[in-house]
Amino acid sequence: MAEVTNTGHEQRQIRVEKLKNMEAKGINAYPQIYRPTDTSASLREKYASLPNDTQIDDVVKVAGRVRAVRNSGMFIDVYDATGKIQIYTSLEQATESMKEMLGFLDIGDIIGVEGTVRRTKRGELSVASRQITMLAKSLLPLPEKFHGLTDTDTKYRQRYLDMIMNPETTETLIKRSNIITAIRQLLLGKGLLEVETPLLHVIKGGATAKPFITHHNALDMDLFLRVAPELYLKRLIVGGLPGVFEIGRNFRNEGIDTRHNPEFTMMEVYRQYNDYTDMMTLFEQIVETACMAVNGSLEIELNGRKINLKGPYPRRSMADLVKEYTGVDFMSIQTDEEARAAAKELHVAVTDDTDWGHCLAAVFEEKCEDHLIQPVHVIDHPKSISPLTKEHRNDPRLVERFETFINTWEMCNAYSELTNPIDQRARFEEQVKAREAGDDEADMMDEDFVTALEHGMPPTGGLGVGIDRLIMVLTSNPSIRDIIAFPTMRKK
RNA sequence: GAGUGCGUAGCUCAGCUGGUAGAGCACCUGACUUUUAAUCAGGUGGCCCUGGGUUCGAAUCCCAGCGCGCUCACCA
Repeated sequence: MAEVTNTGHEQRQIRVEKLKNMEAKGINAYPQIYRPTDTSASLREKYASLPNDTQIDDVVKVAGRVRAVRNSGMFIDVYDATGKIQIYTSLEQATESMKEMLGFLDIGDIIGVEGTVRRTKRGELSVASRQITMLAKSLLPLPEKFHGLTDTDTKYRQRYLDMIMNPETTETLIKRSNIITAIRQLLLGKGLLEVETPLLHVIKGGATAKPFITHHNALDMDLFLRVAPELYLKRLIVGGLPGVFEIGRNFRNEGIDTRHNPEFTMMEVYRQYNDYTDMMTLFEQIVETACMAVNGSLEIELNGRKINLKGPYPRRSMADLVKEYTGVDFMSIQTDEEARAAAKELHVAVTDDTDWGHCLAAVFEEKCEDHLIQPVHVIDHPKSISPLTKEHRNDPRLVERFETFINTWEMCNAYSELTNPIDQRARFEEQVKAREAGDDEADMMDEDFVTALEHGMPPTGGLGVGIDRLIMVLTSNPSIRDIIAFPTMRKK
């Protein structure tokens, strides 16, 4: 190597040269297979009682990524998914091919090592190498070992680097998977059927949200990426399935912040002959099960605050909470005009056509949500903000709905599902009016769904859980981008 | 979408009221069978995010743009 230069690009060049040299010597730097016999964890377990400065004859094969090289290759730190394995190489005993391989090694390479088990003088369990095999030559330098990778942009765009450098990132992603698995098993154990419904919707429905629009060429038809699976899952209930759930992606064309990603994971459950109170119990079980699966306890700490996830959670009506935090009793307010006046009195912005229900909801959002740290079911929402929910059995202004709040975040949304087709059509018509008045989040008329209801849907309880939010709570991550492996990023 | 902070070596960061850039790690050369962020000596490495402007002179000041963070708005 004549000239030695050292930009990132040139560090790569040096490694490419090594790769060429390896190939010239007939070494495949990207072999088809290598089968380790042990992991870092299995060795630590098996040889826990091996004394210092002792070597035994057991031959093992381990594999992982080179993270540090000390003493010209005498000590190499290799990491696999279970942790560190130190590789010890005695130059006196090393074969020529091993010495040659040491010369090719760089931090970041993935290698396999065959050797005997040894604990060094300093007490580090090691593999005394007999043979080192290149499993994947790394051509690019890793971030600095001590400070790691902190640049958020790089962490999100090159998540694999974040995972290599920051174990807690990997841990969070594993917890995410375990949470979803735990929830799935809980629901399957209750006899619910996991189903899949369309992501491409002809009509936007199931939630008040702005959709992404795409186009099908052969049909020459615009389609919406779903904002919610609700209307299809209910059709399956009409069809006679007693209970279904779906865990999958929803897409909403809205802002991005620490709690919102344009695509996010929603779980929805529908169960016949259930009402919203059954869904409250179900949600408590989901939270408890998921929390135990990853934390082993129901006490968690978030933003320095202790939160107890043990159910049952208190049930507080929206109007009741508004009364508690503002002193205003919306249930005693009869007209829209009075409701608007009450909202304005509380400095909550409303327009001249905001109705009683929207006023109540707006006041709740502004004045109450921030207080809801410990889990609480906020129940009995106003009818006008709930187009898919059955009227409350005791009050026609309300519906049988709840949203559970934890850490001020809305974690779920659940109803006694509206099954009356005449009522449903009227609610859709209200939505259409709102839509024509400029509310592009309002629902569209879904005739096909109304037709399904006209055939008869049994009383049904439904529950939608924001899985990402739940994972944020259960892993104590304040940003949704830290619990989604590949969050949506601007084009660079 | 608005406000605000940030953008300097592969990574983590310094860089004063303007005077053409520095450290640690990584990398290269050498020493050392000794280690745990190994150590020691020597070295390489920069479109200072991009484009304009002010100035004799800009990483630094001004304007615009791009990207990221945070807060707010919309929302789960």
